[in-house]
Amino acid sequence: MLDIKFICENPNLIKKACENKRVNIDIDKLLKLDKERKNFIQKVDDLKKIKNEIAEKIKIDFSKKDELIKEGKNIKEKISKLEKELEETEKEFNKLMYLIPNPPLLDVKIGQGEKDNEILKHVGEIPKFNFKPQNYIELAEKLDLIDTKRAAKISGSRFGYLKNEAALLEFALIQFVSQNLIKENFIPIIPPVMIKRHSMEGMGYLTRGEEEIYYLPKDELYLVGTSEQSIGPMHCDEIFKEEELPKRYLGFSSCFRREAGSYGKDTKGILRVHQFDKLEMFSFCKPKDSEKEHDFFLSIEEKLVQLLKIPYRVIKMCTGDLGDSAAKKFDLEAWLPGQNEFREITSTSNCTDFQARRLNIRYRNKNGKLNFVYTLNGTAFAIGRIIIAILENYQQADGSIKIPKILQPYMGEKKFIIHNS
RNA sequence: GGAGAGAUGGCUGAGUGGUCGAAAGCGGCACACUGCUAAUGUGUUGUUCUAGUUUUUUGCUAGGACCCAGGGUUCGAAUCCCUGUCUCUCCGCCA
Repeated sequence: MLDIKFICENPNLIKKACENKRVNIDIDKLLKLDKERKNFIQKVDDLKKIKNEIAEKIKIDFSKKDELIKEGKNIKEKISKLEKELEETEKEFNKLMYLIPNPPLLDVKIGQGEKDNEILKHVGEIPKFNFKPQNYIELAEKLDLIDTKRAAKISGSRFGYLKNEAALLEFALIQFVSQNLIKENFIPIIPPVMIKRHSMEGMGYLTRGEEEIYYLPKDELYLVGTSEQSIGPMHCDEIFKEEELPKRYLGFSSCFRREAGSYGKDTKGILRVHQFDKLEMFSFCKPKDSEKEHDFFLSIEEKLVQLLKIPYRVIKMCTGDLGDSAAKKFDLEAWLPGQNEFREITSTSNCTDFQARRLNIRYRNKNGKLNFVYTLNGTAFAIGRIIIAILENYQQADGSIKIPKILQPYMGEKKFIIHNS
């Protein structure tokens, strides 16, 4: 959500921002509704003043009691009538307010979508194989690491069992990431994966794309698509002290996505599944630190992938490819030799005060003034996808897979994943 | 699942129809005092909306709202009634 005062003062800027994000919304209608809304508030407040005065008079002067009660009843009726109109206007106003996306930061390239995203850099040598590299699905099948066939029997399409070393790799990755991030003041956290509507809304996920989210109607709970949705609302209606910021969390959770809009895309394997585990970074910080914090998140994502020695590139998303909440976003794409292409493995967004406004998360600065915090999120590891990248990049000529050196301490005796006959 | 108790400012906690935006204490802030640390004294201390005002901000003035949330009763609600949410205690069930 944005500040209505800011919208009133800069309507053209907002119109442009919506256009750049490819969101169609009638800002003039919003401004008109705002005027109406304020007008009603003024009228209601004036009547309430009279109401209060009458109540005061009755207390003091008993002689005119009957007359005053009559007057009070009259005012009460007028108020309730006006309040109804105010409520209607406000409802419509709020609906529009929630539809306005977070304007992109100024350094974000204006563009339509994927094709306009900027590739910022390539890091790591693309490995040369003296044999034809296999894709992870073939590898995983031969080594008995991923079972999507049985998963289909149990749960349907887009599910998978991680088995054997794949399961151990997940445990190793969790250890590896948490050991690294605790050093950077991240508070490790395992959040609830079922959340209430208010939380989902506050994080900006229900405005569009409700189709993508699992919902349990009997309990009125949503399944998180990322632990961000569960971590952000933790501090809803709270006030941070300035010195508490940045407040960083490292969340680990299963994530659930309906993948409603991706029929036919990546249908095999576990690249795109309804359920996967993810380590997620989240930060509440001061507005002026947010760019720094965002770069910091990106640097962590890079460092983790670098430590695994997986080649990747950094993508800066254009305006058209940003979600509602993000003002700026970077993706990391890992090189997958078996598929001969880069695929997204992490994503980090600066959501400025967009989520904080909806959730009412503020901090008190040294002068005692209250401000909204900025929120940032970033994938540390989407575990399934990292496993895919490891399998493909670390495959050997004999069909075995070497365990990345940095993970070996967390894998027991295992140095290789070897065919399981 | 059954029975009961509760939700008040940054915190503890008083308040059962008008004198309450709310006692008291703690904490915070300011000032004073005292070699230092510390102690003491005095004062001050919530949020938010609307309008006006200031060149803008800080602010100021007037008014509205806020004592878990939403409804209701009443001229008037923190206080009474209803619904919901959450927390706690006891019993039952259970990973």
